[in-house]
Amino acid sequence: MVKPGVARSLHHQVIHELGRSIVSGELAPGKSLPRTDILAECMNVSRAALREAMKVLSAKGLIESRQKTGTRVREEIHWNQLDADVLAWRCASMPTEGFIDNLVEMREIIEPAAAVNAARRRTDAQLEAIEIAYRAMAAAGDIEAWTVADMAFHEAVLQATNNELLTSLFWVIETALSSYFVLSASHSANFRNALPQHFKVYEAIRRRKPEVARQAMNELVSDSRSNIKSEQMACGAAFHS
Amino acid sequence: MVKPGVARSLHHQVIHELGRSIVSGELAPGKSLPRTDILAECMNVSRAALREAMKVLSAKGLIESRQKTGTRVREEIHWNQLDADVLAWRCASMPTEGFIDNLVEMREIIEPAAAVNAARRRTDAQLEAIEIAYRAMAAAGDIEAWTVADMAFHEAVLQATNNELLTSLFWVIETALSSYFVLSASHSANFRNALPQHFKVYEAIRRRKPEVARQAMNELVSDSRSNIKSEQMACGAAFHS
DNA sequence: ATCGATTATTTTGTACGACAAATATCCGCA
DNA sequence: TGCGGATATTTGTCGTACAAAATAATCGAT
Repeated sequence: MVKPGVARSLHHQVIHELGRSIVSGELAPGKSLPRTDILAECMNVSRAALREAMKVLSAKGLIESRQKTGTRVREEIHWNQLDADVLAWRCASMPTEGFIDNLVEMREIIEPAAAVNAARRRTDAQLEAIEIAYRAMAAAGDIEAWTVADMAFHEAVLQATNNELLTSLFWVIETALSSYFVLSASHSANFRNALPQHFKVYEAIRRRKPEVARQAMNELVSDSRSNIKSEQMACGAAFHS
Repeated sequence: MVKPGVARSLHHQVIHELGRSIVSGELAPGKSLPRTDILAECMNVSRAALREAMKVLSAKGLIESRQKTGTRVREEIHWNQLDADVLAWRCASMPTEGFIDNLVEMREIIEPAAAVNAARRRTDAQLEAIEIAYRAMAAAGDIEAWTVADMAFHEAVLQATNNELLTSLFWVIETALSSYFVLSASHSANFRNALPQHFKVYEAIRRRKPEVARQAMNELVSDSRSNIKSEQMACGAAFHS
């Protein structure tokens, strides 16, 4: 997961091609892939390049190779659901709306928890990073600048938790979500509505009040959820027109 | 991440060897690896096998290869922290106690959130699975049986959230944690103390009371944390004796 | 005729060697 | 001194050949 969209090296292309096919359900679990030499010829790559791609997919839990038996697609249970590529392939393949809900749900779990820990353990430097991001939000004139600053704010809060795992999870989820909502034009008029709520979060973290921070962040992501919901409905309406 | 410990195929061995070296800090970020042919000879494998391993490590975000420049270890920020292998390597390499705290913290975030969603969305079949696990805990005579049933209980709760991402995250964290605490002999006398608390969780999920479930699960993992803390201290004491 | 061990076959795993592509470095030139 | 192209170095890709493993078939013995 380096360059989204089009891959540059050959085996990257193969990884994406096969990965997308599997995650989208085109290649159903349990199904056997052709022999490596056949498949390689079929995709116009060498067996070596194909194998390199298959090792990666294997590491992501998507396929399993055994001698004589061949290579087969593994059950969804074994997939590395939190892998950035797997998530991206899911997002790219018209997922069920339930999956998007799951993503949103993850954010709603992560962010308040992050606010708690940031309020507990933030350093002064980390607080300053949050404050800078907040000021950038307050100063933002258009929605572009505001989106960037908003992202920086949430990133700074996550950083302040001093928990790499939580930060990593946040990025994975956020990247997946951002592939849906380009968070641009829509409600460009009232984008500043969330500013006071952000201040509450900042203030709670500054004053080292974990529970206050949790509550503030909770309201923030809840508002965000309802925004997404309405946006989703609008999008769906446009889609079916 | 299929077989923990010793790998069977050659490139699996290479993956583990290099992965462990990197995550443990033996190979510092920014450092360049030898040329592929040199490194291959050095490890007594073919260049093809080495490359397959490197592609996997590259997919995990541990290394980055570019033509002419060579291959170098990437900054910790880019690592897939939630990858099962990366976590396992971390756990295996005498991690800082802060990292274990991070793992525990993740569990404390995940489980109460899972209880909430289980209480909201569980099906009758999922509730039954939780009940069966609870009864197995109640009937457990020794700590072995209790540990198995306990795991089944928590797994059932996670399943009841109907959120694959959350379930996947739970497994990753739990697997990493279990590599530390073999949860065996210690406090074998009072292992049943947590039973009533588990019942509260079950009951809240049965009655579809999200907030009650959260609170109950919260207390459960808090107790677990203090147990781990004491165990850790005992372990550390034994270690320095 | 059935069971068991042995052999055959198929598929991935590993190895080696050669060339293509990219790119940092160096050198010559204006 | 600055610039552009030649050059060298390193990964990327390819083809072939053989090894290892695991299933399927075969043969023999009871």
